[in-house]
Amino acid sequence: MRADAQRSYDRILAVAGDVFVEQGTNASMNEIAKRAGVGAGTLYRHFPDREHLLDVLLKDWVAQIQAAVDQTLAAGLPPRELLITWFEAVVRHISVHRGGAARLTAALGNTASMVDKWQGLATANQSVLRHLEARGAIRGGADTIQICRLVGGVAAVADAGGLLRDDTRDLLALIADGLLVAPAAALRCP
Amino acid sequence: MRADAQRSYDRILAVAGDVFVEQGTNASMNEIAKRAGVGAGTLYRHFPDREHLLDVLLKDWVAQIQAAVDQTLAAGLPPRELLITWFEAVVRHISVHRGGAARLTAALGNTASMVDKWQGLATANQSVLRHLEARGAIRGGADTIQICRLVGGVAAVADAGGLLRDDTRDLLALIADGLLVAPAAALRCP
DNA sequence: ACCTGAACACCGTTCAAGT
DNA sequence: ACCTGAACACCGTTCAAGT
Repeated sequence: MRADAQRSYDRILAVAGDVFVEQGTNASMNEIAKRAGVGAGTLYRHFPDREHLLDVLLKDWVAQIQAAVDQTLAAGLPPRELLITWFEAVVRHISVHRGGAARLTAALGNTASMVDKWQGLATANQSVLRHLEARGAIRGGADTIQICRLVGGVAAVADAGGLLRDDTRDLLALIADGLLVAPAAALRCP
Repeated sequence: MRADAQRSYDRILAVAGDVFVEQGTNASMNEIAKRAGVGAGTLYRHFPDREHLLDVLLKDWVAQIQAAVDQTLAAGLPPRELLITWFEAVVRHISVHRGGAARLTAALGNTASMVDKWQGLATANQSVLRHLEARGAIRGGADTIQICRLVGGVAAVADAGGLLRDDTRDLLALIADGLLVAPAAALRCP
């Protein structure tokens, strides 16, 4: 890639990130080009359409998730808190620009397209699950993709509905309780 | 309302329902007007913008939920199956046009706007919960709105990601297990 | 090879002119 | 009172002309 091309590419990506956070996923492409100081044609030379632009941005964000999972595991929390904290990290990471959560969750498990985009999320989630399984803290029957879908659904709802942090946390806690052997609320055992 | 106005109104609503199901929530307004056999101005006279059109359509669909709840309760299913069947009915009802689930779920609990749109859904869900509570089948701690949000999140994901019926059911089962006193999978009791 | 920006097709929305 | 449809502003996308 020639130096000027690289420069255009980087500027477009940086500006697009800002604009999508500000105005949502439907922001004007022409404005992105203008703000990046490039012609409209340059934008389309590097990113054939809006989808490509969003995909590249989202891939960046999802890559950061692996760092988040290590950090979460190292905190040494009890199972329920660990799970909820991890879910919150996921929601935060995939909600970086409005509409992003819905987009990523829609691609989840879709082997045909953009495998690597959600693969990172799935493996990160997997390692949290394994950690909890090793401690016998989790019931069987739910696989990683399903859990990612549920959490992604919460992220999409929180994103679209402008949910408060506490409300989002409550939803994630409900999911966590469905997965754990010993949920917070008392169980009536025979 | 004059007779010709009523006629325009009805035709627009009917055609819009079809077009939104076919092409999703972003379908062209001009095409809706053309297919309905009215001028563009007539469409905007009755529905100031796309939101109004979608709101009226969604309200219609949500109204049908009350019928669904009565039918579900009358089936006499055991708690887990009842809950899952009900959740499936909700997903089916709020997913009538692409993007509809996300839209409704975003408005959920938002007292400022469109209260009556989701109110019907919330009260219907409430009556299912009460039915299960009376049988001691449900753990405390989750209120109606939260559950509607979770189910709405699943609906949005299923809608956007083109999930199969069985995959959707699995997600709803996970939510149900989080709510029930005695989930399907074996619990290890002390 | 890469960039520019005018140009094209299309879309949401408006409004003067009609009945 | 209601409807029509040309018109306007805007947007995604393309492409001939430049360096």
